[in-house]
Amino acid sequence: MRIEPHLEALAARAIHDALGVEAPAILRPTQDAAHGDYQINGVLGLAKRLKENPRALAEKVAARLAGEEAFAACEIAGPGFVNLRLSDAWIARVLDAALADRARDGVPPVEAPETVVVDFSSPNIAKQMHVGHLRSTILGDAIVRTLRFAGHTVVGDNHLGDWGTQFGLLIVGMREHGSEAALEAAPIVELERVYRLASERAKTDPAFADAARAELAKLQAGDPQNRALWQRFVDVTKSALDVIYDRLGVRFDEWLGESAYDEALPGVVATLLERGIAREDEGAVCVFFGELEGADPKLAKQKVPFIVRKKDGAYLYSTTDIATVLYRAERWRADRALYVVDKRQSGHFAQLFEVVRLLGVSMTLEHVGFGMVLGPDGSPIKTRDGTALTLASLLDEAEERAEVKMVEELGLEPALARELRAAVGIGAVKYADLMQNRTSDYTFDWDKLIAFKGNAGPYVQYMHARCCSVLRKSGEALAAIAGPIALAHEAERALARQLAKLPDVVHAAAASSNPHYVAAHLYDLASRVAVFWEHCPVLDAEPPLRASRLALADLSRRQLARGLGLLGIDAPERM
RNA sequence: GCGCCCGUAGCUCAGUUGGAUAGAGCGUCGGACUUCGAAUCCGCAGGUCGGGGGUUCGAAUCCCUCCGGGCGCGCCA
Repeated sequence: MRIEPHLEALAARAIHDALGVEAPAILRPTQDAAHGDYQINGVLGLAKRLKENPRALAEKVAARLAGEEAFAACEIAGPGFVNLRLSDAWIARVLDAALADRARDGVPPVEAPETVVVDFSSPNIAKQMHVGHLRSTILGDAIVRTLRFAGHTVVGDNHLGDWGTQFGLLIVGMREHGSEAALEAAPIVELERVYRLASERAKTDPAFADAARAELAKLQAGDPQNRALWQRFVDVTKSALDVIYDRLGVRFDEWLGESAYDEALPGVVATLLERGIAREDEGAVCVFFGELEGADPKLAKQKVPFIVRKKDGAYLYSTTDIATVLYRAERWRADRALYVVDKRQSGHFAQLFEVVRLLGVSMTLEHVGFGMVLGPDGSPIKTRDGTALTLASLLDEAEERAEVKMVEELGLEPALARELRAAVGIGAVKYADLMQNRTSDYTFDWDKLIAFKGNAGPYVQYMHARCCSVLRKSGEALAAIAGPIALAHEAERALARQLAKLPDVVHAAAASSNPHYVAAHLYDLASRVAVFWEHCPVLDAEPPLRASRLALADLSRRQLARGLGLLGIDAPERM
């Protein structure tokens, strides 16, 4: 069960019964255990409103709550807080129920499930994935997993950049600079090389740029030859992407790239023109927010138009994005769509969402932005020779470093280290990214990343493995572990309080698209498990205590594995 | 010029949307293994939350203003 809504409801009812008014309880976990486990802050604001003494009101609320079985103590403190200390017996019962709930570990599904589209990863065709794609892919995957576990219907969509200006350049570039042999041997490398050449040349060679535009127009008009070439580019890129996604353990429900919406684009522009939302300007079709009744004043002030058709008649990703929203609304009946995209694109999304709102779409659209990946010097991360670091080579290095470190620093047998290199190396990369608030820029540091101590992926994995180890040695069948849990030692009480928070943490993470809430919970949990090991022998304990401690160990194990799973990180049983 | 974001311990970062004495990790220093796994644990030190105003019972959080940094801004995605 979720603790916070339960306590919030109790508190709100107590306020109502004691004071005769409806008011938010404003329940929060305490920051300091000396203040109990949770606190009610709402009485302070209420006292202001009612012009009464806050401590006197708090006293009445506390008295009302005192009989509740959930609480060991309800005390007023400070200017008018009500501090709540949970009863050990009550927590133990909550955890007994979670222990018995093998399917969900006590995490209830949301009361109002939604259909949510998560648009993430979305690499471009003809390019290798580089570090820039790392965050969208890892974050998006974790968000998908978390929303789904929270009980929503989720459509994870890889909105590939497979349509647009770059294909004109690629087609002409392949014809003039490409090598069929190289394309055969290493397709992506060759496509990238050709694209770089072509896009450089187009800047200084107008005839070449015109040719590229002409080829793009032919492609978009359905020319069979260009279409076949395009299909080939798409196919080789997808098979390269599959390798990376497989290593990362990332799956999509859909791969609806920009090309999937091509046929809808003329209709989108026509509708915008008909509705008077867009108009022609300098040959292009644009939305000018300053000219529209009821448009967002901030967008109006910026005077930057949203261009949906270029003067040469070609469409842009703006147009595609509108068509995509309409499709998701109709095909999936989606309530929400999340765009897990670099926060630098916030301007584009602000415009897109406003245009779609003006069209009357009611779906909730949210730009789940994230910061850049920076190198140690604070600049965007590059390799030694200045090119963007590919994701594949990053994952290779992470695995290599993890394996070497496990052998050299921890003394693991080489065979075990080899077996664990992917789980630990890639898990460390993911954890380092997901533990941080996504909106801040992310400083990439190998030593911090592949760290085996402190707040790092391997630490959490290690504590999980230790839980497995103790349970293995207990000789008990996991299915037979059923408690009952009884809390006596301080380390058990601290561990139990943390375990009881998982349901609230999962729902908070799902609602706010913040996987780092889960990561923070896991680290805190792992630390408390470590302290529990220090002070509470499990295997040598006498029967009732032994059963309780085995139950705590098993619930910890399951919760660590569950939480890591929500982040897309493996939880090996031996390390 | 317009708009958005950021500034918290030496370093990397949290801070549940306004709550109590601002917290972690790393690093430094000092302790704990004949004990279910020391990849662990315990302790010490480290802060005018960039500066200054304001709002109120209460501000790292909201408003204003400076300083410093990043990013985005017509036919790329």
